[in-house]
Amino acid sequence: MKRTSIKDIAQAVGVSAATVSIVLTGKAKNGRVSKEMVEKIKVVAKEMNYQPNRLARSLQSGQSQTIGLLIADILNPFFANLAFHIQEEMRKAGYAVIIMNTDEDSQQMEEMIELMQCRQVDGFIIVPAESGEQSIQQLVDHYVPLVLIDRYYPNVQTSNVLIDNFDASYQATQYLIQQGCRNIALFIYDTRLPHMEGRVNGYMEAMKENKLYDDHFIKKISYKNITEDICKELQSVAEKKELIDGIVFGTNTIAVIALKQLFKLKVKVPEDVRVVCFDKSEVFDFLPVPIPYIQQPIQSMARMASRLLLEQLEDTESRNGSTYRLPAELIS
Amino acid sequence: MKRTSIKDIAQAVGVSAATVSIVLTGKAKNGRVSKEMVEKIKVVAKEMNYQPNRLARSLQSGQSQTIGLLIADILNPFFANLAFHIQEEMRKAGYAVIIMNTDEDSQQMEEMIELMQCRQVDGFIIVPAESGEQSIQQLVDHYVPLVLIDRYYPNVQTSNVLIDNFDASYQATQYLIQQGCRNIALFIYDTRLPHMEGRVNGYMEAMKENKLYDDHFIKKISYKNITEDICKELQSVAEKKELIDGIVFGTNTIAVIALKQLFKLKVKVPEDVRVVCFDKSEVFDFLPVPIPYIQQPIQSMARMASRLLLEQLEDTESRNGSTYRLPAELIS
DNA sequence: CTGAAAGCGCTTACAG
DNA sequence: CTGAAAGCGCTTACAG
Repeated sequence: MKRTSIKDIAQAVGVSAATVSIVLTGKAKNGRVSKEMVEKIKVVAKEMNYQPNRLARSLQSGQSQTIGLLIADILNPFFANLAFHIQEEMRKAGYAVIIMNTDEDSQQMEEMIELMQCRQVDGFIIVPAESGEQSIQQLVDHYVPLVLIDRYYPNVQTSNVLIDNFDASYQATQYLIQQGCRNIALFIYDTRLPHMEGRVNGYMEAMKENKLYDDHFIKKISYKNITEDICKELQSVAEKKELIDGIVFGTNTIAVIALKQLFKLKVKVPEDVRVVCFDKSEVFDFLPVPIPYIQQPIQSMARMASRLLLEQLEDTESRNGSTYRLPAELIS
Repeated sequence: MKRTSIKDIAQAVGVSAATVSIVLTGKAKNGRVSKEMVEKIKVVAKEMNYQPNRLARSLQSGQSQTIGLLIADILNPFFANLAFHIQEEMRKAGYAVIIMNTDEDSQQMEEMIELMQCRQVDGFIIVPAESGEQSIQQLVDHYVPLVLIDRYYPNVQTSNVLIDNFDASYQATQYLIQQGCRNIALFIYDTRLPHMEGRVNGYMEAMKENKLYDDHFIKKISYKNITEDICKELQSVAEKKELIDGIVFGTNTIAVIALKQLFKLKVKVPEDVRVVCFDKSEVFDFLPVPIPYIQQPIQSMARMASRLLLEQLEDTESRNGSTYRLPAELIS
């Protein structure tokens, strides 16, 4: 029942616990311990099926080899994928990942950060929720290794991994314009988070350049009432109350709900209205035409965030606070 | 930088660390510590922003308040959902969850179990991979709190949370028969895992009862070559080499890939072929008719598994080894 | 009512 | 080449 400890081995071999520890952690270089002893200890350790207690090691070393990952919405495939890849990257580097879901709630985010700190996580990768500046600023103030991903707070100096939201959205809008659309709406979350603002600005820039901009084209969707808000907006599109011939959907989730609704309302894509989405979705394969979309490089984002965190973890000097903007590509 | 420890508080207040510990863990009942002292310690702890080091507590208590969750395929929404709900349930009970993805590989499953044991997880919830009996048997032999979910090994005595696969599949097949189908295929993973066998048997039973059974109707799909295998089978359906008027798709993933392929091949559902799927998918909303499906009660499964694990965690006597089969409902 | 001591399992100087 | 000791931060008997 009880797991064998370093003491048990020490006793069995007839040496001190310290010697066992030195051997088993591979610190027995340059003849610190005789070859025969090293062999013997290793053999006995295997025989007794020794597995080190990482907790004890962590307490001693101050490193838990565990990081916390806070995701805003784990049921969104984009984030689920991100979590999956981060987990893989960190596992390769010897870290375990504790994932929690903040559900876009800064209050929960704060609680979860505290929870994870009690568990002595060595660092964080966080998809921050709106209005959570304070908790993140605290981490920064305490030099906690930290990378924000997908979003960031402009007033908090952190390392960030983002896509170029402005450019992505600009591309998406330009594409619709090139396809002949003139009345192009943007469906976007009603949030102050700057990654969404980047998407708004990219859209606006493209519209303005082409003298097509009008602010009533920007449809703010609330995260809480997402389905209702989208349906309401699309209803008026379907009823031609408002002339819309193109839509940029600002997120994955918005796009899928909207496409579903358009399908129900028998609004034809792209005949009646052209669209561009963020992120690929499985549902695209069930539409008669390919749906153009902005491809976020999920795996690169995960890899980059992991790399940045590992750098901070390994080199306590490297509090760079640099922002990486990965390009997102329009697939059409 | 350094976090404040119980010692720091003890020093600040002028008492021993033991007293602080007793107060902060709420063990200061029945006048063990004077009221004033309790107050003072609490105030100072708050002032110094004390957060207990759970690692140290865990080392002492032997309980990490962390469980390991091993999922077979985290990118499958069914499992992602399951993971999400388990996380929530366990969090409510004060446990953190470390999730890892075995990718249906028993070798990886074994490694990950070991990894998690080094981290002193208190128990496991596992979606076991094929041919992983040994590692699970070892956990059982060592009385490690453990619940298997979605699948189980008939020869290993564990607590299991399953759906009634036989009945689900029986219902699905009966439904197609009632709809007038006579040549009904089953698309199912080629695996010895008994939850899949349950689905095969339920199908067979329904077919045999109606004298429709023929073993060439059972289409084995390999997990590795899932897309190719499905396409091949559907190709022959489309070309009417084989007369098939109904298909039961044995899993979520198979269903979505197959529906996509049917759509491409312009095979009409349900005119050319009727189908029943396992689990709802977002893509159903893009088909002109509702798709009947077996609804697995994901949240109940998560809740039940968490409950069973918590029982084992709290009461070391309760190694019941009971199997819970939750009903799955046909939604049509 | 409170404190000193031992211990959870490990690692890291230090002494011999 | 090897061992004794101290300590990571906490908790739990035990003594007073």
